Amino acid sequence: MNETFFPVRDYDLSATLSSGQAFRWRFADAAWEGVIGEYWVQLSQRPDGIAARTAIPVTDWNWLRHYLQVDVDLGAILLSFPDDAPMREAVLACRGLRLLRQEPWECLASFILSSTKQIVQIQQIIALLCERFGKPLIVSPGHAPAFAFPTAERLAACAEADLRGCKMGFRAPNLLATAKLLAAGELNLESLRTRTTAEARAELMDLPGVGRKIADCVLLFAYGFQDAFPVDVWVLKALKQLYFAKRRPADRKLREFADTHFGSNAGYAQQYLFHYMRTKRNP
DNA sequence: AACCAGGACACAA
DNA sequence: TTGTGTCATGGT
Repeated sequence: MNETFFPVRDYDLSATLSSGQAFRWRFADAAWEGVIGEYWVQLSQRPDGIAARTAIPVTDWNWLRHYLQVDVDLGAILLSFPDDAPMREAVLACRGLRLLRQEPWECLASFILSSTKQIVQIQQIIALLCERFGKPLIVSPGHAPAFAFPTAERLAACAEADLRGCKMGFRAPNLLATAKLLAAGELNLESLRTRTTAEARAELMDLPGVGRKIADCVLLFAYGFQDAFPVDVWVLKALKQLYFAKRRPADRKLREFADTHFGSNAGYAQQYLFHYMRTKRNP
């Protein structure tokens, strides 16, 4: 079949797909269209779960179940958050927000392209990259063309100018160098799955263009290391504004605070703070 | 029209 | 160790 349904409650598809963890989903005709691996996928929010449709027949849907993380016990995760006013606010505002489990290479490449870019621009860069260098995919009749995310090997074969042509600016040499390292087998992204968070983080930070923040995004969004806590300008703003409105601690101190304050599901808490700050209106 | 965006990096002090 | 300039592009 090319359709399925995942019964799940407390899953806000729109919040999840638009919260800056994945960049290839677009909303059209009351549904979300995107690409996972080599499947074109259409997802629809239902009162009692998520409906999914592909362009070609699928016999085993576990890859999609895994990507969407429909089996995680969100209630238990929310209960593990610190019981303070900021987190209660964020949880109330973002009920149903989830973390996806993405493919490591696409996630890594995407976040190399994310530095000091707004989410809309990241989406634009990645769309260009995929349509120029990604494999064309079969799409349901009447829908926009779709492409797989280009492999590291394919990007490694590009000239820097080809990548700059996708509007990624100074990020081009970083993406190219990382693609070449992976294509050459210098690092196997699959091997990080069995490592500790710190070990996997160190390996990722060895790659050009990957610092602590981008490494933590990949650890959290691709590998599911729940203790990874990416700190970007929005999360920094959340910490300052929601937790330290009076004092003005240095960023260094704020990161230390984050390291110990958010518990075993710190990564999830981070995503709630991030999305809350980005979507709430004004101050 | 300035200011800023899911930063990383080399270099200075 | 902490601070500053630089990188490229375009949204708000």
